[in-house]
Amino acid sequence: MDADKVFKALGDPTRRRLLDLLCERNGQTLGQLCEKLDMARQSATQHLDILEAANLVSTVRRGREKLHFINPVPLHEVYERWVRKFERQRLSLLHDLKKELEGE
Amino acid sequence: MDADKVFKALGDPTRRRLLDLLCERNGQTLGQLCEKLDMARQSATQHLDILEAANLVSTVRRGREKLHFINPVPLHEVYERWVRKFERQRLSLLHDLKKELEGE
DNA sequence: TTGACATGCAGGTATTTACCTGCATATTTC
DNA sequence: GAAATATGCAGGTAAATACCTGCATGTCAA
Repeated sequence: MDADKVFKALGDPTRRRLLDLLCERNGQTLGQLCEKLDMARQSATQHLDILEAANLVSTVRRGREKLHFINPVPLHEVYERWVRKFERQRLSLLHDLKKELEGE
Repeated sequence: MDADKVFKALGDPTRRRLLDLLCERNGQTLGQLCEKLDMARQSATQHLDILEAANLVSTVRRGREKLHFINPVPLHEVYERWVRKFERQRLSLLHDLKKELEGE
């Protein structure tokens, strides 16, 4: 996993929206996704390219259409590497913070 | 939680490094963190400001020093909102993708 | 095979971002 | 109180980003 690509891909509201749209209905075409985005088709394409480069979306060509599918694997890896690590220490980290805010 | 600030904060390798450093030892000063970063102190400050604006880091002033603490709450919320959602459907999403890649 | 439709590709621009340098302020120590 | 230390603040720049318009290509259907 390229953590940087994944996080940068997630760091834009349009791209998070696209993932949500695909979560509602997987396998949508570029045109279908564009209808819901309020920007030029070419701009949406660029966002989808970034999601694809981060491996968060995979595409399949069907005739003149391009179907888009979520790939949940990178998000799972983000969870394993980033969230669980802090989750394990969550209470002790909060404890550190609280103690210091209380002034020792 | 401001998802946009959190994801944008995480979308930079230096800032992820800072979180890892604080995970190793919570409550470090700006100077201590800078020693490990290979960039000007002022640049590191900007990164820490972004982490603080995203509420991923909280700071406490102690004399002329500034101590930095991880706040694990936003990461937990990211997990709840973003990772679990896709995790719940993980197998079925992978199924969609696999079927389409196989050509039907 | 021609017209409609879905997508690809090539720039162009304004904004944001990630760095820097230089100087100012606040705190501790001698 | 003067020097050393820790951090704050104010620009300045080069690169990345998120949009756009215009045109080209590929596919389906009448």
